Amino acid sequence: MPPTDRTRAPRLEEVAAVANVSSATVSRYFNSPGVVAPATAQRIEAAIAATGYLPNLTAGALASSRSRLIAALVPDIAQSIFNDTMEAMIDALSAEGNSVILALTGTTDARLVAQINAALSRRVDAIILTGIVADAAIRAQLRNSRVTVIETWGLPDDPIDIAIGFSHRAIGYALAEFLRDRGYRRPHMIVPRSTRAERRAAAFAERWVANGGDAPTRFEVAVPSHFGQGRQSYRGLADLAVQPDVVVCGSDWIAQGLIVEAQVAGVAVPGRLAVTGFGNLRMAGDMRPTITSVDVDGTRIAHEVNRVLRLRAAGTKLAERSIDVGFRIIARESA
Amino acid sequence: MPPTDRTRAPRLEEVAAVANVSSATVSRYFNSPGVVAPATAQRIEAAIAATGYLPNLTAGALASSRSRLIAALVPDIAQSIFNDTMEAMIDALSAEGNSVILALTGTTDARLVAQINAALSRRVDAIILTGIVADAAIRAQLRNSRVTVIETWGLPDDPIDIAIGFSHRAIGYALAEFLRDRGYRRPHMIVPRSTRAERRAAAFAERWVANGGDAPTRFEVAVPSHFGQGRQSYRGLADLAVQPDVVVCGSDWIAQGLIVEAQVAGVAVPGRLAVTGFGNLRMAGDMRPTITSVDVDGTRIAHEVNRVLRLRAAGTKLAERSIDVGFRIIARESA
DNA sequence: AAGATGCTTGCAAGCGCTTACACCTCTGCC
DNA sequence: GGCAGAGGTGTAAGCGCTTGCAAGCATCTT
Repeated sequence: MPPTDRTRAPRLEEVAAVANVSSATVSRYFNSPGVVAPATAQRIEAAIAATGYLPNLTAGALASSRSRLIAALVPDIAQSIFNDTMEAMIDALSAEGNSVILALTGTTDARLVAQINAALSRRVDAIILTGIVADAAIRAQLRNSRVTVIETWGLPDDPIDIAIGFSHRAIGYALAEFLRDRGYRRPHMIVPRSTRAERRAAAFAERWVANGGDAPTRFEVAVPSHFGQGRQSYRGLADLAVQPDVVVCGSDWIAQGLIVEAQVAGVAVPGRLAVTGFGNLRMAGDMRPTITSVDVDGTRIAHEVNRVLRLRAAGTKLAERSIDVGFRIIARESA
Repeated sequence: MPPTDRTRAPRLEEVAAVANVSSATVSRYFNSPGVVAPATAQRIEAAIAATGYLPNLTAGALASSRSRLIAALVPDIAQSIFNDTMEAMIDALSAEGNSVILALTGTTDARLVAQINAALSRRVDAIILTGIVADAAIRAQLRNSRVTVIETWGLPDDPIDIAIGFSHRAIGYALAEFLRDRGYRRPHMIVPRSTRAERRAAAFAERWVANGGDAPTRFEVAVPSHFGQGRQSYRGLADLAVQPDVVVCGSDWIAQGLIVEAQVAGVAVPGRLAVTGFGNLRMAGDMRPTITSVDVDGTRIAHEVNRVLRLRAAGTKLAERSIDVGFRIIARESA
């Protein structure tokens, strides 16, 4: 048995020496467990325990050019509608032995590019984009980089590589139908200035008008959207020429803020004013009144991401470039 | 000029060939910019641009045994009070060329251990723990691992390595004084079942009683805490023998839920019932009424983390093991 | 009985960088 | 003019792992 040198971490070779095999075999034990003979595996296990060995994934990544590192790029996490999905994704990915590098892109393309380059420098196995990347140059760079790129939440017409998500347009249409069916006639929209929210809003308006309604009025708000915008938006309603009977909010936070302000003003929700949100945050089901919202299945997205990554790792060609996980309108008390 | 081989990423050596220097010099250009001659640097820059070179940080990490990878372990992100701090931390760290691996530990020690091992296998430069790790065995493992460990938010009596945060006990004391000074007499606490929240609650009760008050009543709620718990807790108040005049909530979400439910029940906040929160989320300042809360400066924590890491990287011994960034009670309308 | 086959394992050549050390060229100085 | 010292650069030996190739051996097959 080699002297237990406490100054540096044990290496594969030391484990191998203890188990009386070559380091290649120990490496196989980790990476292709089926290959080593059961008796050998047992000796290796004992040796690992004896040495307290922890694989050096950096060295492994260099040798195999597979880093098991996934970069997840997201605008922010302090107040992000993506957090549920992100959490599910991190859980799912780390369960398979990957680590997730979380990178914040903010709302500027410059930061996005910086984070993409950082991810590329790490030789990540995949870059996961959440939201929509509009800039053509960035899309081109990503496409040329040959790294797996998964766009989530949106479903672009021409994905960079693979897209897993839902159609914001379809949501806009569905909401328009839903509210018309419920008898509302004068919708007003609160639209965060993000490509995604704008797409939903445009689709909503389009369908609303197509169904014979008047073009909905709208306020725009900054991203990330938050509670305060809802309160403020409610107050803005007073200036509208025609008072809405339902407010379609770009996020559940906006909806919540709007409801609180309406209630303080003595306006019953949904009695005198109905409200819908987006994202189906946990709070939406707990609010008083509970908030009608659009649910996106983050766990499903996470599973699909995992599946795609597994197939890619195995070298399988993927059939689809777009995977639609759908959405559901959750009808609750507020509309 | 070497043929632009489109099938693999350019290596340092190719840049070196184009710039007509050795690869060691290009490496120095990246890692110790001051060392290479200005004229050489210019040639290298041109070569980098010409080849479209992106450093391979994995190889660099192996060679230098410095990964520039930081693991941030956090219970969750979907509904986490740590998110503001995490965001500031990720921003600050990536500005210095680090990447942050976000690992979710949930509420069980088993997951924590798994994530610690994963981080250790990546040979991260540091592990950042958010919250308090209570288990002695885990603390010992971490201490033996020789990796930089930064505990944030809490200030343990005996940090594993370095702690950056504030004293939950001090917050409990301060809140007790604050509410007594404001004239409240019958506080009730909503306490999330986390070591941190319990520490604040215990300190609050201790000081309250020391000041001559009756021992405060309390409800416990699961973590992560959320809006719904606030609503539910408000309803629970009815069963109390003596009705509180102020509810001290373990998070701003709980406070918000409680306020909404009180208002729906026609109870004026703070008129008939005062409320305090914790965390000073953006929403706390936007809520109606605005919520009195405890602010923790996440940006300050992030800066300190960065400073510590920089010093460690430079090999400097740190003077302090605990860095107290303090806290502030933000007095607003709700209490 | 000889060759074919399949299962395990070892050998050794990398993976793309970093860095200690040595070397060379200039300056500045006595 | 010779020498010390500083500034730049190159050489080459790793960093700790993976994996193609080949060899050894036991089991089949004909």
